[in-house]
Amino acid sequence: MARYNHQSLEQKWQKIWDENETFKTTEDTSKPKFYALVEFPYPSGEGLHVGHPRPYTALDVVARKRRMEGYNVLFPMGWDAFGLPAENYAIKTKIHPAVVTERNVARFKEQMRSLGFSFDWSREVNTTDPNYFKWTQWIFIKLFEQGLAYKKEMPINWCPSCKIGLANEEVVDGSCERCGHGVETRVKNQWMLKITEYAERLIEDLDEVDYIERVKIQQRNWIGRSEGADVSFAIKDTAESLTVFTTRPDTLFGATYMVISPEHPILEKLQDRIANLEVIKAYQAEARKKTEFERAELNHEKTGVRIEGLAALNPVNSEEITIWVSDYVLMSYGTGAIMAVPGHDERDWEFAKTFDLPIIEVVAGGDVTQEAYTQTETGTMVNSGFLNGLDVDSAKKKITAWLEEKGLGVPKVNYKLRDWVFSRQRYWGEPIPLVHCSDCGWVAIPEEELPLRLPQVENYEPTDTGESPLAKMRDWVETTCPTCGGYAERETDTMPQWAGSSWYFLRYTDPHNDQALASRENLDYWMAVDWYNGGMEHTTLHLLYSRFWHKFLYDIGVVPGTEPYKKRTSHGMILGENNEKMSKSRGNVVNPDDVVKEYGADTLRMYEMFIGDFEKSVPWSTDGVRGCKRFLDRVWKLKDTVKAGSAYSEALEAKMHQTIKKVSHDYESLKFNTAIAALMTLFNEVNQLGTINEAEMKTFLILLNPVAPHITEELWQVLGFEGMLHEQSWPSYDEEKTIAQTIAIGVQVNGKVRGDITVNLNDSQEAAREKAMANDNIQRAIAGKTIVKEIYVPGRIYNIVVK
RNA sequence: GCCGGGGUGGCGGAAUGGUAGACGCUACGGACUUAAAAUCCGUUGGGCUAACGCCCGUGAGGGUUCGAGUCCCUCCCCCGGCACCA
Repeated sequence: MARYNHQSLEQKWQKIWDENETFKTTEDTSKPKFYALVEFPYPSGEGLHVGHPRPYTALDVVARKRRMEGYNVLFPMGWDAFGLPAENYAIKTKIHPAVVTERNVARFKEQMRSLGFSFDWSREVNTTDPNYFKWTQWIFIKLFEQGLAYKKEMPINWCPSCKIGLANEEVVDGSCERCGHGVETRVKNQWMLKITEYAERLIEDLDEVDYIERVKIQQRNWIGRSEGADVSFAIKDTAESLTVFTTRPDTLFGATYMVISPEHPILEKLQDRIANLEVIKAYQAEARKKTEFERAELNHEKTGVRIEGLAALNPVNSEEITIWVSDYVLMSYGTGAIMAVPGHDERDWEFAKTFDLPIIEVVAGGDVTQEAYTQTETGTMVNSGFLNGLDVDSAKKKITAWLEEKGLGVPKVNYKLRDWVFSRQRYWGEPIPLVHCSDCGWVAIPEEELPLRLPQVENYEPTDTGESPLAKMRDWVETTCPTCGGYAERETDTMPQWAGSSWYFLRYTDPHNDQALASRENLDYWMAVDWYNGGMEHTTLHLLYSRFWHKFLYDIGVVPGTEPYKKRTSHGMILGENNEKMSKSRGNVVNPDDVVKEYGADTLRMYEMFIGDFEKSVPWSTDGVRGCKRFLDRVWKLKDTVKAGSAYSEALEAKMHQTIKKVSHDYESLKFNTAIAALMTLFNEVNQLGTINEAEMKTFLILLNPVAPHITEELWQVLGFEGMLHEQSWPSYDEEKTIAQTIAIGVQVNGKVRGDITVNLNDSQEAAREKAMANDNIQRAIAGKTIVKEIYVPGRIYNIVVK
């Protein structure tokens, strides 16, 4: 009896799959297609850690199952290889990032191969490959041509450690998402993408896709849609007016003052009329000094200055109200000005209390002298002229119509989502394919000149002034304007890492196409992605960005549908054995290579699927790995007990059908742990019986194959079964046969289990009762009591209610 | 503060309103061995009992039900997202 030698056996099958191109995908339209996608990694210098294989194995299981179900499956892998680590390494070692990247990719690929994933490696993509980023640049040019890419001088989030600007999405709790350093505000000239123009569709189309709910919620949250009205307040004795956005136009009669942001342009415009200009300027300077970090702190004590010399007129009653400047009003949201309704807004209430401003109650129901009353469900309008007596909803409608009629306001929808800061002042990214000409302005380079490659530089060091290392490459920078032929300079900022990943799933459908990012035929056949699994951390970054790009590509007729992914799921993190996040500094990193070597790829895969709820974080356990190895060892030994038989034996028939059903369903619903548990249960039963026949063994091997593809394929061969395992059909089950004919059920007395009986499924209640009553324990429990009621749920429970 | 998701043995975790703790790990006992490892067999929520059994038990407290981990109400705690967003 040969031992289970995982090392030789796994290598053997990986070689066979490789040589036979077993998992190579073609556009075979005779079969239904299934596009399974996992997020492609950044090939870091550290190599894979055991967290990576979790989602890969999960979708590999689904992909392998789908193939056996007759689908044409696309399950690709690639490299999101632009990014800071390779560049920082280049700064230190002077080795070109491309060289480092290549090395890292080779390592990652070897590690992935050793895990036996059924990726179609012929479709591998790499975002740093000029043949790839040519199309990233092409998409950027299209965005630019459609007016969706623009350069703007504006305050952005600046990470002084990474020395790059960050998109809003990359700032977490006031710190850089990548390195954790505190983020500062810097005014910079930046390329921006108008994702805000797609805000409404990005929310609305979530209804069409099958994403886990928390992803949808987070995206909606992030986009932050709110409905209200823009209302115009005239500034007394001037031709100017201040427009505010409010979600509570119903409270207009309670607006007792206005507040504008320190950056509001009216301050500049009307500075001649402002009596306390010096004080205002000092306040502005103070506000500017506040870093993001200071703002993130919950120090919400209200500060502000009254603008002397200006007053506004409330449009509903022409009452004169004061105007204030305060940093609690943000220039970047709404109009940068608000009407303050201290009676019904907590921030305004605090501000009013701080500066002793009038508070008027306009919605009855609370006590506005104590706190702002923000309830909108109940409450009636008071002190509000023609709105008096209405509920909040009706009042909103009435006032909005009134404002519109008078030309004082319009209904408005606002979003928290900001445009996407798209410039990075770094070397290792896609060059932005634009030149600046003093006559023609910003001009896209002609399509024939794509890809625009990175020049060789000597120093990768970014500058503190925020200029890209490319700026020093004068040979590269200086060029001619494609429009007028005059002198022009190239843009020296590069694209952020999120660029290449915003469309990579399209490239997989046709990765070698040099005429288009992918052929329309292939896009029509493969898109949309049927199942995309990835990390929650990408919900408001990659996932949102790529949905935006995809919608844009749809609008310009490049892709067939509006949404790139039909289904999105997410995996939990794998923590170190000490329950902390795995990291080098914590010294708790488990290297998959070691696990593969000692226990095998099948064991690693199986353990990662068995470890716990797929969607939750879970600590690694070496003992748990051993348990899975033990199981596979036992499965291996099973081969010596297999007996002839072309149909399930009577003893196992129901169990076989139950297991097929359970495993088939569980693989589809991310419940890999319970699928494996069901296989273990079946195995234990077989072990008890001491025998298994060929029909049962075949089914067992097929069900286990997606999780442990090597050992099952080997056993299939060793047992002399026909063909190769991966060519078999997924087993089917008969619902009727999943139901065991005889079953033990509990007998309860007053809801407490007092014993159990074995019943036949089609036993009548009479028959079941006879058995229940014959049970000594039941006899004792009901002795001397009166039976009030009996409930019999066939196959479940027999409950006797006594008094 | 708002919005999600949770709270079940020593641990990871199972349970269409129907025998709570499947499956795995750990621990303990036994077999095998000169011995250990590996392997195999058994026990493993707590308490009481010589035993048959009985009582308690799914964050806390109420409720609905013949029956609640599951449904309803109140509260506590943990994790994640958003957060001076008008």
